[in-house]
Amino acid sequence: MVEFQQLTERQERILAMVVRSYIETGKPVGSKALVEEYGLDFSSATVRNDFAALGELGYVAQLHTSAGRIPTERGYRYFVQKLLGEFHLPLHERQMIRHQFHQARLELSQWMRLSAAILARTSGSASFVTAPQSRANRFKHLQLIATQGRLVLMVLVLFGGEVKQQMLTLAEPLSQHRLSTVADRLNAIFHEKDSDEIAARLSAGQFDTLESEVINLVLDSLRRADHRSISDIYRDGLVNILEDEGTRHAIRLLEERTLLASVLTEQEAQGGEGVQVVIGGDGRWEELKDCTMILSRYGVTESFSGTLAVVGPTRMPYDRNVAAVRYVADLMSSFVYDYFLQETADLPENTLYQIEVDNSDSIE
Amino acid sequence: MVEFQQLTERQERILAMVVRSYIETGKPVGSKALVEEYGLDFSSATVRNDFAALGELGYVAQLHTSAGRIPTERGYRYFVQKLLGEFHLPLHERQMIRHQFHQARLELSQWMRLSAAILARTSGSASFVTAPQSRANRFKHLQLIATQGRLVLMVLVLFGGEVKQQMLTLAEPLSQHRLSTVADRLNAIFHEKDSDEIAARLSAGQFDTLESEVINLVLDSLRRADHRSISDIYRDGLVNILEDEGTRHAIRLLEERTLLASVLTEQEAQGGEGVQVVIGGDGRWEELKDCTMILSRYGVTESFSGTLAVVGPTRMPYDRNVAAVRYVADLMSSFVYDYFLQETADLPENTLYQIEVDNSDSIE
DNA sequence: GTTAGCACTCAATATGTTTGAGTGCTAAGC
DNA sequence: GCTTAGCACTCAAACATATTGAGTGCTAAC
Repeated sequence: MVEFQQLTERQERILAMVVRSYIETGKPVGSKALVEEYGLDFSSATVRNDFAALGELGYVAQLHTSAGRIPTERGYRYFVQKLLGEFHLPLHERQMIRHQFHQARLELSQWMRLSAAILARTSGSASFVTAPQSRANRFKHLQLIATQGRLVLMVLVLFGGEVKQQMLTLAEPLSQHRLSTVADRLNAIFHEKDSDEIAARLSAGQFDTLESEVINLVLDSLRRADHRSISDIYRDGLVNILEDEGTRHAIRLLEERTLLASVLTEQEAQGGEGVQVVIGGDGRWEELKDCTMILSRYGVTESFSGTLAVVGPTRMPYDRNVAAVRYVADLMSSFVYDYFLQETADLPENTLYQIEVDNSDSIE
Repeated sequence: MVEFQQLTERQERILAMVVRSYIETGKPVGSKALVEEYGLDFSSATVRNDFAALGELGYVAQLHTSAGRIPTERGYRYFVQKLLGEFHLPLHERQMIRHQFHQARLELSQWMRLSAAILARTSGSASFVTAPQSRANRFKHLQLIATQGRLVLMVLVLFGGEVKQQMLTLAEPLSQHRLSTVADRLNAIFHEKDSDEIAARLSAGQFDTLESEVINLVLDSLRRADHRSISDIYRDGLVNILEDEGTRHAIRLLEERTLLASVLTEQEAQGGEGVQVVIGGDGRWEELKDCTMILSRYGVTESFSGTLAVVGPTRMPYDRNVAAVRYVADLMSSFVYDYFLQETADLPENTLYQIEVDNSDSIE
């Protein structure tokens, strides 16, 4: 977290006004206009002096010498970190959001899609939601379903509720009965095991060709799941950021999963708790140059969590959008916890579950 | 299909040259420039006369009286319908595409994602692929998996290889054993049944509360699947159409599934076989005003098929893009057929399987 | 039917002018 | 010593006015 030089109280007020006014109108704000608009008890000349000071410190800038001031990225950061009050979405909006969630089927993908839609709509920006992923995935249940001839559909259910499916081709056709027997045997052996344990037993124990093949597929899936590549992403509100030249190229980030993955990984590595605001890509990501990304992890930290975010122009309503991200993340966290994760409390390894639910906000 | 007035051979040549040149350069083409560029054996004045004729018939237009000609939508349509030769992607590109498909895991979602990526890359436009859907879905296999407490994960496999999953909350906790028994019983009763038959048996036969609840969920899923709402869409290459003002608003179409669904339904209703080219939205869809959508169904007609398409500016390389869409659609059709559908040949109702595979193209 | 010739058109570009919001600076005021 | 009124100065944006040149339509000759 960057340290900022101390500003006088008046300078802070002025900075906040510049930010708010610029966010609202999109036009550079001049000293005189500012005094008039907010009915200030000091003159425009005073404002000009403070402008000069703020400009010196890099919080505001002007497009050309005779233009009004606009906030710099640094200015936005100061604003977000120090001047942003506690803000909550209006009650009726929160109720509507909850309502929509309760309407939805009990399906993670539905919730994710819904979250993305809600974030996009309430923020007027783009949004994305990545599927929650476990750090250490565990085998729960395997099912082999005979399809035509030598083709078999394997359905693998992990602890955490994730379901993986994959086809495999056998050397020779087998009956559903035989397949079920194989599946049952493996289910008994590998229940609650993670990929390492399964790999160990595979090399130790004796399995026939079919069994080994299936186990290898299972291992594949588990490892892929462990590997934290982003498989499912739900996006929404791309239209919202189309018109703005500066924001448009952020779509590249949203579209290329590898790019998004690297950004999220890095951000996660250095980022703290709760809702985070990345302004102008923090100089690290070209794609986010004129954009702000407000993101939050959701789910259960360290064991089963995903990311959810709003992406829009630097010039966005921060209070509202931060509140929206926090609210939706909290809701998702509690849903994920309630419906997918309580079971894992049985596992010995994971003792601490840190649920990031801000009760003050999520109860009404 | 619209009837076009007959053009002289030279007029057709000129129209084709205007279209090709404009597609390449993006600039209105003048009579003199055309003669020089293509080394024509008639003069610019002759071209001007034909320009006038073509303009009269609405195939070309000019932005202002003293500007060169650009093709109208009508001009593009004539070009696509009559002047577009047989074109195939270069061998190495086809090989690369095949290679990528064979690299991918045997998973429908993988293939769809890959198709979208390939279409986007080879066309330089946006693309989308909708999941293939059955007209009449049939129950294949049901699995109930105990989760924490009263929560149960239901996994439903349909003929055609689709897998639906859904959570349900029981009135009281049940053991995995009990759940498996229930699942097995339902599997025996409902194997190969469609939603109507299941509904009939539900109202006729006697089922306990749990069974009824599960059956209702199954019915829900089946009906939703029957209902042809687009559930899964894979998009790619949105970045490609960002820069162009005219094309940009097509993103709205790609993003709003309901919108896309209505367009596809209508197009399907009136559209013919094979690859279809919709230019400028055919005056029916505002969102496609300055865009061209090249689309094709893939899969097995009338029983399990989806749509795949390229969306880009009207000014796009038609030959290449049509070839790309056809090639990918053919590949997908054969994959879907091989891996998901041969089993359904057992079903008595569906006798005719029309596979839209153009062998001349897909064998190398 | 085709072509050379020519006057005409008009977007694009460059150049000049005006306007006004906004600035920095200075000197006076609290 | 901070605040303020006053004033000359700046510069993008808006508007007006030439200049240019690719391209046209038309006509008369081939």
